[in-house]
Order: sequence, then structure tokens, then C-alpha cells
Amino acid sequence: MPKVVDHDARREELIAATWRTIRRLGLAGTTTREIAKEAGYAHGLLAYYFPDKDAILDAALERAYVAAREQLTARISDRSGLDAVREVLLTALPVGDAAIETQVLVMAWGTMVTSESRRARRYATFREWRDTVRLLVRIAAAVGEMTGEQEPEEIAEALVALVDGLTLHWVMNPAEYPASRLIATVDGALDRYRPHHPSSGT
Amino acid sequence: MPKVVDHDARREELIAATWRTIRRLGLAGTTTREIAKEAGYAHGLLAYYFPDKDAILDAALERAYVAAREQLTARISDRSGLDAVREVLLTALPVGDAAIETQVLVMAWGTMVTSESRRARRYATFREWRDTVRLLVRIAAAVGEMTGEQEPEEIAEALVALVDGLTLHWVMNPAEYPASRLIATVDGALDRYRPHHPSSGT
Amino acid sequence: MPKVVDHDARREELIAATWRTIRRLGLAGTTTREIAKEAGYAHGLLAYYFPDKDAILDAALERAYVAAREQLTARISDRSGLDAVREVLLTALPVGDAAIETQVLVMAWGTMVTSESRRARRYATFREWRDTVRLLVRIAAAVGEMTGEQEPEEIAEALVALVDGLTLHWVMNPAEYPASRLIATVDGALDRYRPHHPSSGT
Amino acid sequence: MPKVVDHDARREELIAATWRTIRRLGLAGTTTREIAKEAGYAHGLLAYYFPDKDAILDAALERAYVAAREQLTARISDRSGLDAVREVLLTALPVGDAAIETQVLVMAWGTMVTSESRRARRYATFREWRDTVRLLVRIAAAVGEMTGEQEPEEIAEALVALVDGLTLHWVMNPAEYPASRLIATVDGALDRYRPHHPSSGT
DNA sequence: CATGAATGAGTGTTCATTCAT
DNA sequence: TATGAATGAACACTCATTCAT
Repeated sequence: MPKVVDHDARREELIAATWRTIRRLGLAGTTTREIAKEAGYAHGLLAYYFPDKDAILDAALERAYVAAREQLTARISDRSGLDAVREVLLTALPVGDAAIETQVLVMAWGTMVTSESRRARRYATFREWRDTVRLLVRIAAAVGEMTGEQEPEEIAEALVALVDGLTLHWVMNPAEYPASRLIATVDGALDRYRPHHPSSGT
Repeated sequence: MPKVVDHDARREELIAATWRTIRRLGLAGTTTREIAKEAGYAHGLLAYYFPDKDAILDAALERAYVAAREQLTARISDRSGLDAVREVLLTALPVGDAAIETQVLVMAWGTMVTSESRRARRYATFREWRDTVRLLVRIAAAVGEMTGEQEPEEIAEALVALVDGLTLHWVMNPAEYPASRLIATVDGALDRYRPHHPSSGT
Repeated sequence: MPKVVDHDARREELIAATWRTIRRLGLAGTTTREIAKEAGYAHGLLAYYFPDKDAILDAALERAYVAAREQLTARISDRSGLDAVREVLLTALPVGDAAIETQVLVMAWGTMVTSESRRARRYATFREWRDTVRLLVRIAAAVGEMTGEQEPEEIAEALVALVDGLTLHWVMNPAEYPASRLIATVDGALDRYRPHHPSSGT
Repeated sequence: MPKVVDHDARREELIAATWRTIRRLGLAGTTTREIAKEAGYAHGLLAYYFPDKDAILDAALERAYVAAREQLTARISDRSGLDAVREVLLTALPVGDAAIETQVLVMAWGTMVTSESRRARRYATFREWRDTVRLLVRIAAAVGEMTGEQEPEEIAEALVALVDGLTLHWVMNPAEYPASRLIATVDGALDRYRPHHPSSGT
């Protein structure tokens, strides 16, 4: 038995370095040499932990998806109704630390068009998230905190699209889309889905 | 008298070939050699019409922006009120021929993160579009076809984000997002912005 | 008979443009396109007047050699003895307008190593010049204005080498070798070849 | 433990290959591909040892300068007076092994016109050499082995120019300038700088 | 004569990958 | 395990040359 090395820990280390490299140089500017340098290892080491460059990038994206899911689960655990819907939507906004991750993920959006595997993987993550929103909308509607006039599926779809669209807008001009504005826009949209919304009369 | 060649026409020819190449091989996979081959010319010809590769890609994107604006202008010319708002939103959806363009444009989204010039150019186009929607929403509200409860700016922002988000979702799984569903989702959202929307009446 | 064009005049025009281009961009930076642009003609025109690029450059160098000889002949025509020797040496120094030509010619020195034809052509010009100096030294010695202790051939060789060496030094740092210094160095050397030179004793 | 390779030795190997390539194909004809082939390595290896082509060429020239200085120092160490002056001048002549180096260095002369850095580097080397000659001339004059009639600076300048000029002449026609003739010319010139030269005696 | 469109070989450089140590 | 030397294909770009008009 040669030197004892925690294989998975080393992989995580390399994935983190990959993430930092992408953020620093962009997806197109990220080379295996640069990743190795960022990690502090020799160039040739990468071959021991990943079959090729694509595998490294896929692993890096995978980590982001997993992290996103973990954060999502954590933040909605103690909420319910409309509040839970709101929370899950805000989690996906490019706010705080998530803003940095968002930039990398947006860079990866384009690769979906040509890489079927990457598209499928991204879609699976998206679907999971959308279905979570669907479920929460359904619950909120059931408890009377959201309108029942429209199908929960459609409402969830619209809300998720709104968040993804806002993310894109933020990338186009981060300065114009501070956290406060992004959140206000989401809240404004959510207001539209309250029961007998506008006046409610009396 | 030299060989009679319409310089601009040849440029357009090359730009079209660029589009086909990007769609076929992705943005990262698009090489100048492949563009030339796709166009049916020698590799060296490109230098005759464009200073470098970036100029080719920029010109290709530029053409998409111009085309989008032209289509937008054409389709809202004879409409007004809520109908005009709906039409301008549907114009941006990946439906029909636009679907193909969308794939290329989504691939370009990622380059905004690292290319300041490309980000700025994309933002300018986006802003123009968003401002058009703002204006139409304001008019629709003025004539009583849309709610006045929310600021036109915020409504426009939300609607535009919805469309951009749906575009991303379509890219993730085109089969799940046929034109009918995309349109229905937009219509469903627009319903939310009708005046004294839910009940109101008596 | 088509359009009447003075073929040789046009060639001279192109050669002059070549000269200006070399001076502007260096020998390595001089392209046929740039020459054509400098001359104000289309790129393809060059093929009508020169078989290829090398022919253009050769013609440009040739013109410099011819010009140098003409100037040399003109300046020594009315001189004799040591004065004529001095004059022919000064003619070759990088002084005044000749300084510009020198830069181009020095750039061409290196091509002699690999181009046999260019080496031979340059040698022929050099030889002509050196033989002129030899002759003038012989005459000066005959009339008692130069020492007879050393062979005229050797004296001429040394004087010509001195001038060529000074030219190189000037290229290395023009500011350190103004005309006055170059001339003073030549004069200092010529003093060494005066008969019973320094003291000549009592 | 990686493959044991002496990085500097490999660099020297590539520099030597560069020298052989320049001598074979000329400076303009020297390509990175050809250098690699001459060295017996793959084209891409060069990038491992040099940042770019210019760095390779600069390193090759640098090596020549360093070698020249070392040789110079070695040959004058045990000499003095006029003999030392003579020795340092002969060292610079294209004689023996130095002849090959000379061809490459003459090719590099032309690049001084357009490359400021190369000009400055060459000038620095030249200056060092010239100053050495100056010093030796001064010493020789002090001990009465050289004339005191002319400034040591001017004498040194003239002698150095003579050697450089002879080098150029040798390149123009090596056959006409064998070592014996080059040395004889230098000796003939040195004779001119002996004290009370011509007659001397009473 | 003159144009300029078009060619295709060649350039320096980058980079993922392989592999002896 | 880990290194880093070495490879070779691919890249964008340059440019002398050709040629239909």
C-alpha cells in the first residue's frame, strides 16, 4: 500500500480549484494547466482523478447542483405556505454568495445546446427544483394563501421562469439588479398570486 | 473592372454560415476553418471580410439582435393595449424560426460573464426590448386594460424575465416546452395583470 | 495598344514605395500588400511589374546601389589626392539623407548570408567602391599626399572597413555617432596615413 | 520523481539547434518548427522552455554575446600593452570557429533597426567590448607602446570599427578574406598607431 | 492595364493528453 | 502517487500568389 491519500477529498480539492479557475478565467479560458496550478499540484496529477477535462467540468457543475439542492432543503425546512414558496424562489436568486456561483452556472447554460449529457443533467436539476416549487404552490393554494384560479403547475412554471429570467438580467448588468430589486420583483409577482388579490373588496 | 462581388452580400453569406456552424458545433466548437468550410470558401477568405474571429462572431450576434428588433417592430405596429404587450412578449419566445436563433443566443449568454463588450452589447439590446415592454404596459394601463396597482416598470421587468426564463427552460428540454405551452404560460401570467383581476366584480 | 503607361516609370514608383515601406516597417515587416498600399495601387498590380516579392526587394536594393555610385562619382569628380580619398569615404557615411538609406541597407546585410545572389550583388557593389578607394589612395600616394610605406590595397581595405564599421556603430546607437564624430574619426584615421606622419622628426 | 532532465541543459540544446537552423536557413527562414526538428523534438516542446519565438532567438544571441565575452577575457588575461590590444581585436575577427557565429550575428545586425530591445542589447555588448579596447589602448599608450598623439577613445573607436567592417567584408566574400589577410590588415592598421611611427630613428 | 476576390500553404502559439520516472 | 517532460493536433491568423473580370 503506497502513500495514504483520501481519494475523494483530493477530488473535492481539485473541483474547488476548478470552480475558482472558472470564476477567474471564464469557462473558455479555463485550462487543465490552470486548474492544476490553482490547486497547487502538477499538471499531470489531474489524470489520476479524472479521465479527461470534461469530467472535471462536469464534476464541478455537479457539485454546484448538489450544493444548490442542499441549500434549498435547508431554507424551506421550517417554512410553509406562501412563505415557503417565497423562500425557495429567493434561494435561487443571484444574491450574496450565490451570485458568484450564478456566474459560473450561466456560463454553463450555453453548453447545454451541444452537450446532450450536460443538458440532461441540468434539466434534471431544474426539474427537481421546479417540482419542489409546484408542490409548495399546491400546498399554499390548499391552505388558501395562494389563488386557486390557476393550475399550480402553471404558476410554478411562471415563478421559476421569472427567477431564471431575473438571473439572466442580473448577469447582463449586475449593478442595475441589486438584491433588493430582485427580491422586490419576486414579491411583486407573488402578490399577483394571492387569493382575491387586488382589493378583495368589502 | 474586377470580379463583380457584392461585398456586403458576401459578408452576410459568411455570417449565415457562421450561424449554421455555431448551431452545429456550439460556440466553443466553432472554428474559423469550419465556418469557411460551411460557407464553401477557403479558410483565408475570412480575413478578407473580417479582421478576426471575434469580429465574425460579433457580427453574427449583431445580426440576430437587428433581426429581433425588426421583427418586434413589425409585429406590434398594428396592435395596442394589452394585445400589443402580449404580442411583443410572444415575439421573443423560441417559437418557429426564432427557436433556432434562440439556441445560438443562449450559447452567447455565457460569454457575457467574461467579455465586457459582449455583455454591454447584449444589455443594450435587452434594455431596448424591456423599455418597449414598459412603454406598452404603461399604455395598456392607461387605457384600462392592465392593472394600475403595480408600477409599469416592475410589471414589464417581471414579464420580460418570465419570457427569458421560459427560453432557458425550452433550451433545457425543447420537447417539454412546445409553442402552445410557452404561449399559455405567458397568457396565464398576463391574466394576472388584468384590472380588478380575480373577483373584484360582484 | 491599350492604355499608355510608362512601364519603367511605374516600376520606379513602386520601387520608391518599397523603399518607404521598408523604412517604415522593416525588412521583415514589409509585405506586398503594404507596398501596394504605400504606392496607392491595388495589391494585384505588383504582379504586372515584378515576377515575385524577391524581385521587388532586389530592385529596391539595386536602386540604392546605383544611387550610391552616382553620388560617389559626382562628389569626387573635381577632387584629387588625399582630399578625394577623404571625400569618397565621407560619401559612404550615414550622414544627412544617406542615413535613412543606410538603415535599409544594413537590414539587407543579413540576407547576404543565405541569399547567394544578393550576396554576390552586394559584393560587386562593394568591390567597385573599394577599388575606387584603392585607385584614389594610389594616386594620393603617388603625389606624396599619402604614405607609401603600406600597400595602397591594404590602406584602402582598412579605410573602407573603418567606414563600414562606423556605419554599424551608428546603427547601434545613432545618437552617440553624430555626423561630426563620424567625420572626425575618419579624419583621425586619415592622418595616420599622411607621409612621415606625426613628427617626421627634425 | 519525474523524468530526470536538466532543464538548463535542455535549453542549451535547443539554443544550439537554433544556431544551426539560423545558419542553415537564415534568420527569416528560421521557424519554430524547423528549430524543433533540428533539435529532434516535437514542435510543441519549445513552449515548455521558451515563452515565444523571440525569446528563443534572444537567448541564442545572448549566448553568443556571453561566449564572445568569455573568450575575450580568456585571451587577454596574460597579455599587456600593444599585444593585448592586438589580441582583443583578433578575437573579434571571423576566424576559425568564430566564423560560423559571425554569420549568425551579422544576420542579427539588421534586426537592430526595427527591434529596439535587440538594438539596445547589441549596443551594450558592443560598448563593453569597445571600452575594453579603449582601456587597453590607454594602457599601451601609457607604457609607450602606442602613440599618444591621438585620443585613446578615438583610436579605440577606429580599431573597433575596422574589425567590424572587416567582418562585414568577410561575409560579402569569405574566400577573399582568409584569416591571414584579416589579421594582416589589422596588424597594418596597428602599425600606424605605434609611437613616432614612420621614421622613428633619427 | 488594373482590380480585388480568392486561394492555400505556412506561421507562432495553445493545450489536453500520455508516460517514463 | 505524483511529477513534469514530451507529444501532436488544433487553433487563429498572415501573406505571396493567382486569376476572372
